[in-house]
Amino acid sequence: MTEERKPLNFIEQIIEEDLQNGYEREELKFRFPPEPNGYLHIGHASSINLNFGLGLRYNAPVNLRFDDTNPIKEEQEFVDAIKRDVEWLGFKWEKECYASDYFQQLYDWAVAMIKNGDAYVDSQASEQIAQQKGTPTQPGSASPYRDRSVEENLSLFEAMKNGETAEGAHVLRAKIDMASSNMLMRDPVMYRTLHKAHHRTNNDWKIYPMYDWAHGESDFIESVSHSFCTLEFLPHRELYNWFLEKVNQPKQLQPKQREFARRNLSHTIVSKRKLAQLVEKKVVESWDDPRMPTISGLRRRGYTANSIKKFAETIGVGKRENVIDMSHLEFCAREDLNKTASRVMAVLDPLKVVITNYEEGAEEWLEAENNPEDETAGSREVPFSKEIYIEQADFKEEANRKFFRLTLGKEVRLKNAYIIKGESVVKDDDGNIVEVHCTYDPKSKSGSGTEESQRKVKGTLHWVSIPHAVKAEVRLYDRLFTVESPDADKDKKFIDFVNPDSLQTIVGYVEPSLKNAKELEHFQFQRIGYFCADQSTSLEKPVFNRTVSLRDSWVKKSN
RNA sequence: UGGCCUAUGGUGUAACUGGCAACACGUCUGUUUUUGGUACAGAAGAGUCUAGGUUCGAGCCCUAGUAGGCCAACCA
Repeated sequence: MTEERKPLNFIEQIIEEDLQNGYEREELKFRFPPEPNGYLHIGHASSINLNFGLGLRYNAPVNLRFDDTNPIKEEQEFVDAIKRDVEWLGFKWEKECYASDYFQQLYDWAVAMIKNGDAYVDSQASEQIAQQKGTPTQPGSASPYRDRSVEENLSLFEAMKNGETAEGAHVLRAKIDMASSNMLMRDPVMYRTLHKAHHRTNNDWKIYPMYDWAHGESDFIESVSHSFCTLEFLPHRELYNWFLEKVNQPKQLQPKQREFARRNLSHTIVSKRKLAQLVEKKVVESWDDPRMPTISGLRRRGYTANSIKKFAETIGVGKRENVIDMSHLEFCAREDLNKTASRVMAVLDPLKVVITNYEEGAEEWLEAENNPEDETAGSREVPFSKEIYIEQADFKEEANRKFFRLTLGKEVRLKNAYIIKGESVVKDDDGNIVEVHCTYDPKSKSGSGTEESQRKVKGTLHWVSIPHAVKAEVRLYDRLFTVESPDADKDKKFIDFVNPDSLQTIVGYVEPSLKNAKELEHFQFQRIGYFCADQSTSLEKPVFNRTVSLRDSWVKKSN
């Protein structure tokens, strides 16, 4: 038995090393810590997949922790949406945690730090404090309040806590090193005063901990062993450890922060702040607009949880700048949908075809396979009649032999039906083709087994019977931005690169079975692409969103 | 003028304690096909940012450059 060694990513290597250097397997614990200030996006999917994937791999618990230390930006709506998205992706968290649950503990620790001379209340304006921080190349200078007595610090901090001081009047700062080459170590702010209701603690607190003070300590409280975050937090690591050393008196397992590169997707943006702008400025309808790279947008667009997880898995984790091409995400969608989506027929740009030798008023129901990739998917019946729609693009009056579709004098197969031959066209006064007249070979019915039905014709077209056709709203989505990296331009803003044609809404004709499509049900409109019933779909008015088109080597060649 | 991080085909990742660069996407060819889809077979495409060094041997180690990124919010 050869053990196939799947290469480990650098995060897994860190864990393997720790395991060899004394960590117990049972001590492993991870967390996914979003701030509830927006919706989760494809970048978070990577982080979710990393943390929960590690949990699965090592059979270790993973907490879902809301990093809710800033009441100004956070809302319950986002908490709910985040939970929904993580669940939909198919992950189970061990505990649902909130940094706000630790406010009292954090406060007590802060008091202890003041007593130990590790923290002090600074009563300067924020501009003043900023100025004293110095610059990356010049050391900072001490605040005049840096050496306040413990008693004074204690009483001021308590006054802050009780809401007796104005917002901005005082902050609590850690006393570290104003000359550190790491700006974050120059006496970072631990608490600010905010007279603002919090979505969970309401008005209980008037002071709120800063990220650096809350995050590592939350990890510690939950006994998280490995705390993974994005690269921009790398300089925070030193502070993370400094705080933990102050708190971790009886030597317990100390959480370890490590950083990985955030994932960027081409032709879109992955920044909650900017995504929020798209919603606010009505560039898109909502956070779950199918053009958004949010988890909820992708879901509504028709991406499956599996395809998103597969995407996250195949791109892996790294530490360098990256822009992943959208085609990779699209591949993951097609790969999954190919195996699972029912094949149906829909005509999006109709051209009327009359089968002249087919009996007037007759109809027949033909058997159609639901999914050639899945034998258990069964079949259904689709109605056929004398008048049908095919795609405009599937007919040309005259064409070269590379054109495998309908043309005068040539035969094509109607999918699941008969072989037809183009005979003549009917044009309007302007010379536009309004009808194509064809004849069919009655013995060529699909699946009939006759010699005629076995004939090889080069092209196969999808179609819809006109008297049975159901009108449907079809939303064709394209990339949201016209350039690969909308937020990389020095002069222009990302919003200037919005693709004006990112949404095209049309009326299409679909086979009658689609009337009953359920919200989020996936289909392959044969020869066109994958579509998903929108949440607004109904019996009277079916609505479909295009997830992604089918791969099309013909388009490429003809261009 | 500082500190830290990163550098491998077009893109994203691999290459275990150094042993003649692999996988996926994308691109291009064919075969099969009642989807110009899928599946299958195959091809092109990097010699690993540069320059030195250590070594029998370097993408991996060392040194110095270069390029990009991060750091001066009472945001996370």
